[in-house]
Amino acid sequence: MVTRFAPSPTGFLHIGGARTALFNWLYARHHGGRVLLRIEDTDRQRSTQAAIDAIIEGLDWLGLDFDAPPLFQSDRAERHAEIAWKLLAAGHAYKCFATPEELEAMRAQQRANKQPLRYDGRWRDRDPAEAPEGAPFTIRIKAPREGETTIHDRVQGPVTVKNAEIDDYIILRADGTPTYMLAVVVDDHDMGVTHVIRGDDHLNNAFRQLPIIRAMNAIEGDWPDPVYAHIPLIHGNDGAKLSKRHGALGVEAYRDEFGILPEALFNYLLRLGWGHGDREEISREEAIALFDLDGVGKSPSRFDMKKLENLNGHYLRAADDARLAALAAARIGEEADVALLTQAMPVLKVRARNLNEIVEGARFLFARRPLAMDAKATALLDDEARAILRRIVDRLAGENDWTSATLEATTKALAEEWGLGLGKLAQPMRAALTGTTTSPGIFDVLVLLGRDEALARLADQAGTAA
RNA sequence: GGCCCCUUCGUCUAGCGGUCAGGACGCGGCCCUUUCACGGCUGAAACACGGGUUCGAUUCCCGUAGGGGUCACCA
Repeated sequence: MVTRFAPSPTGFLHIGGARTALFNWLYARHHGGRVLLRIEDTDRQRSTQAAIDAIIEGLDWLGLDFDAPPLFQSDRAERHAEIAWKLLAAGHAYKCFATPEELEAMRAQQRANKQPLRYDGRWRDRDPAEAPEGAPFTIRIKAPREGETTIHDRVQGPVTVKNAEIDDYIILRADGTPTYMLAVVVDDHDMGVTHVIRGDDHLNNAFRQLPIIRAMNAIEGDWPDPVYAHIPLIHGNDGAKLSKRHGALGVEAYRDEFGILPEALFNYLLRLGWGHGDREEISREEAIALFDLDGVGKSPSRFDMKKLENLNGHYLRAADDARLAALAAARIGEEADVALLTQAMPVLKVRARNLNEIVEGARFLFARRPLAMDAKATALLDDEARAILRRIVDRLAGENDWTSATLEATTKALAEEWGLGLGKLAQPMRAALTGTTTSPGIFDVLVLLGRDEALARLADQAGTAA
């Protein structure tokens, strides 16, 4: 079996496209088939190389690989046209000499009469000889008019449409170029695509594409109906189709702006529209083992950033420290110390939901003395707190075994000796060491900063020289 | 407007005739605790509505309402 992902490169790889790609990829991987990538760049006005790059990069980032180099639809115009002429020759298509203006007038009339908007077949049975000599024409598919067509969609179930609803649409333009409807069908056939998994905004298109497939099958044979699976769209928070206007973002925005890990987005997208019992955290391998079209729901879903971030937090905690350190360092810039970040990562990542929060949490590591105190830290450091800091510095200065366990033992002993709660010592220390009132465990902070730097920072706020 | 699709907590979902309608995110409380998180426990929170079918409907059928998609010489 063969599936395909066929984006049109008019923008980045948005979240909906990414999920369609994911489902196609998973389905093929699960069933031991192949997934192919086709760039539908026949709209040369809107297609850009930048978009093509962004899409390929986004897919790659998500770890979705394809079993052949991408196919560019624009390279295949000749082949598409060849099929159009073949359909024409066999009587499954016909020339239409109606001008765009004429067609627009027809639609206006239909609108005025509250009739369905569709080509009325005015050239379907007319003799081409009636057309003016050398007049431009398009080629239209001759779609069946009687009866009805039923698609047994793997997600939507059986869907039936009366053939009278499907008009004779254009397959080859007056300039000889193929339309999307033709190109898709021909490419899917030539690529050996057996399963068409795409957004359900294409459900209606399936009924339009089938006439071409069936006509070609009648002519040549070996043009079987594909298996269709139209997956519900992802909606924005307002419930409408996700589009650029609705703040649909490219996957790179999730990576760069929001600091999301690819495995988290992979997992989140998988669970959006697909479920498997109670399972929430699902690895790539498990996803391949578990995924099938049966688990795909029929109703549209909404994108929930909160849940994505929660999942991302899980993956952050499970991620390799050196890897996260490198990602964080790239965001911090010059002053970042990857080795130190790696060392700090275990305590940094448990309290972050995205890379931005890791960077935020790591800030104290690279701050320069004397540290700026934020409002809460300033409020905390009253005379009493500073007095306590002075006594702590005195005692810690004599500490030679600068390890978390020892520092904790020493500090707790001090607290007990002075009859104070540990918080009375820890909070002022935290403020002095980080400039804030929230941070990793204070003994971890002490060790991460190192003896000299830690003591100096404490002394800065104690108001004494170290 | 025509056609097509959809409808379980706010959100993602489990359910496939008989369940205290389950889980996750988010929200509240408690515990853990030097702060913030993590983690654990716990609470509030849903079958859109109306008819059928059936001993029995969240589940099957038909309507209604609401939402979405689609109707180009775009893809």
